[in-house]
Amino acid sequence: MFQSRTHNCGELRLAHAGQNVTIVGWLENVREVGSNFAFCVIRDYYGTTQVVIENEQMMSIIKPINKESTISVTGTVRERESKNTKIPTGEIEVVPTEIKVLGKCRHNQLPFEINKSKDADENTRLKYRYLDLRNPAVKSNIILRCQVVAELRRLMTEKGFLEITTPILTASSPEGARDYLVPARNHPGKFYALPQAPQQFKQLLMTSGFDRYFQIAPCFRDEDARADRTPGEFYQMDMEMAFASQADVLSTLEDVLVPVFEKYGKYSRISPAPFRHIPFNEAMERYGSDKPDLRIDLEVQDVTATVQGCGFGPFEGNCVKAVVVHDFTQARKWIDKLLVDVEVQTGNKACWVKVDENGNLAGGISKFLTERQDAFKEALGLKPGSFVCMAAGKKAAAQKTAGVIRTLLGKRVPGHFDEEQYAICWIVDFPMYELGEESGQLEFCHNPFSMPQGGMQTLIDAEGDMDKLLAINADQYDLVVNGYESASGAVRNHDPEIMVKAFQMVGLGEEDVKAKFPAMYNAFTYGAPPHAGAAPGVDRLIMLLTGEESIREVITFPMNKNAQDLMMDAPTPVEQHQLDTVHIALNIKE
RNA sequence: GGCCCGGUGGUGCAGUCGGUUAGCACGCCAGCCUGUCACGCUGGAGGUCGACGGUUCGAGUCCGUUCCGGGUCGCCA
Repeated sequence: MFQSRTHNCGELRLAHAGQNVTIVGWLENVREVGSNFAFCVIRDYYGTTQVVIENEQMMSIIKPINKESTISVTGTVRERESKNTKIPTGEIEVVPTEIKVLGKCRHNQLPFEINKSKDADENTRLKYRYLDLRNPAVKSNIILRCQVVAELRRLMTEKGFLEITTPILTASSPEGARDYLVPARNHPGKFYALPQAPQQFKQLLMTSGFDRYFQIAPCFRDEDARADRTPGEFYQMDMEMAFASQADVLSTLEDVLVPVFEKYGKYSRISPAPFRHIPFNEAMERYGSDKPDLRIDLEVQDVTATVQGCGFGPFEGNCVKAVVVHDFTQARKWIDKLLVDVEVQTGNKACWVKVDENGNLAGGISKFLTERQDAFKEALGLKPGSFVCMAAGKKAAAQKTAGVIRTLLGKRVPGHFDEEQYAICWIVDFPMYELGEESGQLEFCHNPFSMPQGGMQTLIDAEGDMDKLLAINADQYDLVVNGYESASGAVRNHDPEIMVKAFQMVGLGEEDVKAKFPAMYNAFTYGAPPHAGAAPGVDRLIMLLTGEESIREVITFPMNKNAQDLMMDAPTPVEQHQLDTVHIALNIKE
């Protein structure tokens, strides 16, 4: 029969000396230091404890046990002869009278060493995630995640928010990402979809008068992965407030997130609330990104006017953005690496020029600029030793490329990156509409649920005037932390007439609104409160708090880049009868 | 789907200009060691160098194709 532990592996201290105890855990290591003398390390969730073997009988028991087996050790706590100050239990050891194997590890060669699992091949880690998670350094991220989620719930509840769960099986939504579809057995040819976000449900809750809602909500999107984006599913702390303005939402999130960063963050320096507001257009112009890393002190400058007609092909007729670093000493090879990395990350080429010790432009594309070098140097405030990296293209592309240049230069040239802090800002005033890259037509910039600033009148004034339409902003906002988009939200459009008008601008009509968002459109005709909300991404928040660069490090059972669960072997084929039940015939193209 | 990087014993990595027995660390096995704690010492096992094809007297190394993984663009709040 299993005898319960009397203590865990993290709690025994000198004060316990002389007590008879039972501890249980994984056999982490055995150090033999004599013929019948050895030290074993037992590890459980709480810590590690040393067990000392000092006779032939115990040695014969411990010797055949593979590492990572679970064992139970009963014995006496004793003060160590030589103490280890590095671990909390380092002053004592357990002298066993009985050692039992609870769960034998049948493998004497593990796929990786538990304590070094973070270095192992990621495929192997994911396949053996249950072993990977035995590593305290891996486990700690998951523990922190649990604590942060509990804290978020506590703080939101304290502020009067109700946690309400919303359906996982719901209707496919025509906007945004690809849906995960679930065939409906009782409705041949019809499908449920997993929610991309509880967006419409939370807005319906507002019209029902729940006033303040939140949810640690799973969201499903069938899109490709990135280092900071898991494929398939992720979690948001979705929230919404009725009769609330943008300012109400921002201050609520500041109240909730600052304490979380303070308590659980890796860095102690945090931007004080209220966080700086940066309008979208200004962010694009100065940082070349709508999620600028404000720990970097460089900014993007515009040199379009100065370089027009210089003869360098890519500049002609294009917008040209520059990032300047003074006192630049890096070698040509370093610059080449920079240009390659910029191209990999943006798909666009960058070019460069330096100012030599005599104050003349040199290197890179300098020969195109020598004639006008004084104006060029004046415009950018250059001096001997300055380095200029430039990107050209249509405005948005040039800005975006310059933004990547800014980030790479900032992080690689010493003295421009103040890393150990949380630099937080709100990006506000996102445009309501944009021109579609392919279609050339007006499209919603983000989601169509946002209220245009100025409401109906703005839409009426701008109707038919493309420039005016493109200049309309929405009360839409992103929370940006160290260059990561960490939350996104908006003041919603709660007026069905303004909704219809907003849709008319992109060539859709009342019928389209009703067809795409029937529940919301109808609900809003019965008296809807003005409302606003946001959704911080839980996974990214944990990434920021732990300092991890891969989102897979903060997810308990992550999928790989190709949306496969290597441990469970998902997705898998299913039996023909299962397909028949849901009326699915496969049509797989080569 | 495009581009970039990678794939070498169980794990992590090195491998020069194409050259003879593919190195190192950790792990594993055996032996030694009574105060280790990243224990130490001695010895040992373990590799079709992702796969296929080509160039060559000779390929881990060069070329082509392909598979797998990561990053990135497209995509995505």
